[in-house]
Amino acid sequence: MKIEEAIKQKKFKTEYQKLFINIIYTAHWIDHETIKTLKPYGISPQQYNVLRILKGQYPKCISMNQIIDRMLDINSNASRLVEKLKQKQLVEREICENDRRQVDIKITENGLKLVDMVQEKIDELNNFSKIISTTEAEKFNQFLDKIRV
Amino acid sequence: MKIEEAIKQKKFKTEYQKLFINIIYTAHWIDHETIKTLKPYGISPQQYNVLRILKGQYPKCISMNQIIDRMLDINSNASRLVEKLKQKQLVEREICENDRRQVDIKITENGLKLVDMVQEKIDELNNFSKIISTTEAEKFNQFLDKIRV
DNA sequence: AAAATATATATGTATATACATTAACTGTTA
DNA sequence: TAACAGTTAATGTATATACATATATATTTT
Repeated sequence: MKIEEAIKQKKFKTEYQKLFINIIYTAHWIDHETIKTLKPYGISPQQYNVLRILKGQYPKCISMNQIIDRMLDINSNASRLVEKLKQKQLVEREICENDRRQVDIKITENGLKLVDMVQEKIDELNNFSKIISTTEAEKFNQFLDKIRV
Repeated sequence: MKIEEAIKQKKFKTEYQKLFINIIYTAHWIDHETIKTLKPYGISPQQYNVLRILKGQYPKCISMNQIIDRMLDINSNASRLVEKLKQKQLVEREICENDRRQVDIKITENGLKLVDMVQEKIDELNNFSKIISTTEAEKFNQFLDKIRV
């Protein structure tokens, strides 16, 4: 559906303004789709994001700071997210002996299983191969990288 | 900055997955920039979005339902947002006499002034003319429109 | 080594969001 | 016209987020 219909706005100042708004609108749309996909598994998109990061490091641990560095949402409260995941026994957390300020966080077997189950469904959302070519996707990636000054 | 550096992830399964993640990450980035821009004016991005919608209708009123239809975030609680804006005297709200279930909402003079002041600064965020051509922006818009099934 | 500074994480708090439910009103149908 | 269904908006509640502050530990400076 065209963005004009989606938000019932016929005109935009420029094609650039339209693109700006389209990016925001589409990201919200993606977020809602992701929420729906994850709901049966009892986790939020942010929690999924943390699990994916932890899976990427498995079987190594990773510190809270490193998680924050890798997260899609710059401002999210990693500490509380990890606490939620721990309550669900999807991650383990222990104080780092070399630097007692730090905590070492690691995904559990349960966590790994959950990510594996979910990942497939999430990846369906990004199967753009029928819509654009790899070359175009590359261009779009370059563009997005450039607008974040 | 490249998305690989931004979230410290070297590899992606496909260029499409990278694009998917890039869209989410960039939208969050935009959101944070917008929050910073709006902060001095005491409103949130969602509240700004409502004000812009109302400005587009000015001097006509618009119902709560119509606001929801036009919002960028599908699930936002327009009713409470409008209440916040009313408290700041940026909008007026009154029950529609033709259909007493409905409310007519209208931006105030103060609201209009605020949007005018802010709009300029927000629009700086979407000045992509140095990064891509209008034709390319059109292509991206078409792509985004297509991924929202 | 004590004091000051820096770093890693956690917590407090106000506000926002997701989602279900409720309340008020309108329109339709039996 | 009474009962029912449909629509519009508001509210309740649990959870999430933004942002400031606190706590614990490590490092640097004097």
